[in-house]
Amino acid sequence: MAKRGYHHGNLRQALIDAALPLIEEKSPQGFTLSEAAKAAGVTPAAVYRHFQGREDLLVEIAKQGYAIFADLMEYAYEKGQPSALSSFESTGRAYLAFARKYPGHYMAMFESGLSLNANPDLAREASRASAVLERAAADLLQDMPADKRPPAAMFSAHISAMSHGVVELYARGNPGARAPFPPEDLLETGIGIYLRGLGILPPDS
Amino acid sequence: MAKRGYHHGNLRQALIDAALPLIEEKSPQGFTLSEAAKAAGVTPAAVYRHFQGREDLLVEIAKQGYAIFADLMEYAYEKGQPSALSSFESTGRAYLAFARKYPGHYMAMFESGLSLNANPDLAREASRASAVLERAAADLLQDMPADKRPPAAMFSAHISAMSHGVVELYARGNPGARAPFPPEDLLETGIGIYLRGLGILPPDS
DNA sequence: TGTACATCAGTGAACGCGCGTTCACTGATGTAC
DNA sequence: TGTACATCAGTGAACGCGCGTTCACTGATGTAC
Repeated sequence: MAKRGYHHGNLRQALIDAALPLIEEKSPQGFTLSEAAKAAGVTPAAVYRHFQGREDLLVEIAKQGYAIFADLMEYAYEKGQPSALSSFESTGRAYLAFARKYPGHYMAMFESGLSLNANPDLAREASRASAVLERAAADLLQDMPADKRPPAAMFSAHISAMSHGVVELYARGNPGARAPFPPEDLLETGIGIYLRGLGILPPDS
Repeated sequence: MAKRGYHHGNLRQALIDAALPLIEEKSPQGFTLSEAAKAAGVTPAAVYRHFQGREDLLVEIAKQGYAIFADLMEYAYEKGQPSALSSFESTGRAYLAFARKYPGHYMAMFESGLSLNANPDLAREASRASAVLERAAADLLQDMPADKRPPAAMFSAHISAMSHGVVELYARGNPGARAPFPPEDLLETGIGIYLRGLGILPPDS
């Protein structure tokens, strides 16, 4: 499982590392097994010693992405403790930081069209990540009067949607570089306004 | 420009109509000129009488998508008048309704990686659409004290991000059908909370 | 330490495939007289 | 109304290409004695 000093050393991970910039550049649908193999300095056929095929490689990348993502979110959550608010804000920042630092993983996770229920490992890591956000949301809601509390799942879905939307529309050089504001600011102000709407932050500007 | 009773009638539009479900099914990067031609009952070479090539067809679809989108948004805006709030909410609903009704167009517009500044026509239609949202946002902000007003561009970027995020994460059968709430409800409640945060809606639940 | 052997990661050639695009053509449609 | 001609939308064959995948192989690495 760990590195064994074979011919290449650790081709499995080298292939993943080689695929990531290709995914980033050409999208998860556009990247190519052959190119990834070539970039790793290896024949396309060698890939089949480590993966069942193209899709399996993509699944593994998404899986690693979710794992990193979940770890970052958990770390951010804990770093923000014991304040529910600072934990929450910390996870929000971690979301965008992950998207920025691991764009290839992010694309494999959210833009590849991979089915989560088709792969249990993938589903497990994905729900680990979303569980952190949901926990951070639930913590925050604790301070609210019970009758005005939205469901934690809805709360965290709102935050996920806003975060993902900011990433897709404003954090990519992609569409037309029409970013009126830095994405970090956009997300922070957006979530700030949203939290004021819930009464979690004071109404002052 | 209009239909002329040639061999096919109106192959240009027929090709677009044939490409849309393919884009929907296989993504803008995954759809194929040849398949679209075949679906339209025509040889791949025939496509070149109407488009410069695969990418040109995709651009045309995105262009039509932005045009429909802008029209819908404008209509929704006007339908909501003279109330700034109802105009705004109307455009919000129109966003999601468009994504639902024209998924192929939506994907060509927002998931194709087409560069807006590479195609002026595309950029024009796209900014027509975002101008409506920005106007609806600016109208709403009029009622706020000037010193607490966020920039209209930021406001509308928040709304775009939340809307797009809801579409991508919760309005597609795509990832794992993990939709805790109907997307319409998710978007409406999310925007509602956001508007309360701005003080545009009363703080009551 | 040295030799014989087993393992198995990566090779290189080959496959069938569908792609986007080109080209000379053909034959239905529209037009002029 | 009928005929001759021009137009040009769509055909069909062909191209070169890179793809994902398979297979028998080979030769470096690790192991047993």
